[in-house]
Amino acid sequence: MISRKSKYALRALLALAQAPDNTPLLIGDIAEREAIPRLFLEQILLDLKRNGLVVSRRGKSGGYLLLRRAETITFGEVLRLIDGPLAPLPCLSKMAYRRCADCTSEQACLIRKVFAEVAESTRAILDTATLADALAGRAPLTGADLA
Amino acid sequence: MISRKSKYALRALLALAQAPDNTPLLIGDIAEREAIPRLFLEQILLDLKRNGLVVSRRGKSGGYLLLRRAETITFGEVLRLIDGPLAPLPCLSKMAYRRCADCTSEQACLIRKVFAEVAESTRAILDTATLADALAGRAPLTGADLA
DNA sequence: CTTAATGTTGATCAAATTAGTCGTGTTTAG
DNA sequence: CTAAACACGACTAATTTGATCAACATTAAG
Repeated sequence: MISRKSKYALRALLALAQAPDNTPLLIGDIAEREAIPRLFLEQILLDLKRNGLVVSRRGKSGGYLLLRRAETITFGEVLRLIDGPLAPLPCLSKMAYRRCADCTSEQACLIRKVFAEVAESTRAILDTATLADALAGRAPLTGADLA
Repeated sequence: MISRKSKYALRALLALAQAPDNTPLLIGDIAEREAIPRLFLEQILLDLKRNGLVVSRRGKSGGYLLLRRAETITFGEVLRLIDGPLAPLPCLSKMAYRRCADCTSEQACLIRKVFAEVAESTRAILDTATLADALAGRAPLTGADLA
């Protein structure tokens, strides 16, 4: 399960991606439209801003704008930012590898091989699916693409 | 990330699957061999027993045995048992569907389609990979199998 | 230059989940 | 009988999740 926070982040980004160019959206409007607790959304948008996905304008007629094009923002990037590594085991994360504390040999680890397949296939999907894809309703990848 | 508990459960089951037929393994031996906290492992094995994956014998010369054949126990089954639904969103779980509280229309949900792909592909792997596969070091599924 | 609308920040909090631990059983082979 | 095993419910500590709050900084419009 992904966290609620990631889900909110993705929905907020999709809302921004749909806004007319250079029209900032208000936190409050996004919160209402997407049914996200307003104060929580503030935090999330700040995270996204610190990571260069969005920009904000302060003061009257301020709000949030998508900084990068919707075609360049993947689900994987957003999820890693909010939830941390996608991999099912720490020793399978490419971006944030950590040795499993209790594992004597990664080579010999019997469960690792199975989860490596899972990690590869979810990466293939999530690092390919962009906000633009989601807006277009396009299926991100079919099994055939993974071959 | 899967929970430590699930990882322990899988490793314990693999240990049992490797034991000579009708030789019960002691909790303590599994715990030591797999570097699992002993008291925690007791709990986990009880869960597995209640769900019919293993049996135990009490008293002197007791211990645990695999109840079903290693070919019939999938990673997916074990993970669902311990961690709950595999699906990344509650509304995508086949075994434990729950409506997303904040979602107005599942049809229109833009993030759902992407995660539906993820759900399908991880199910394809985890519901296919058995303990026997893991012992054989066999790769569970390649991308090509998903097409 | 005032003011109202907006985002900013760090702290704090409650609930749930995770990862264990403990004590006191009960069962059974020898 | 008894030592070696599993059984089981309650308990606890640490972490993560999902927020909420108060006080503040910036800006456009009038």
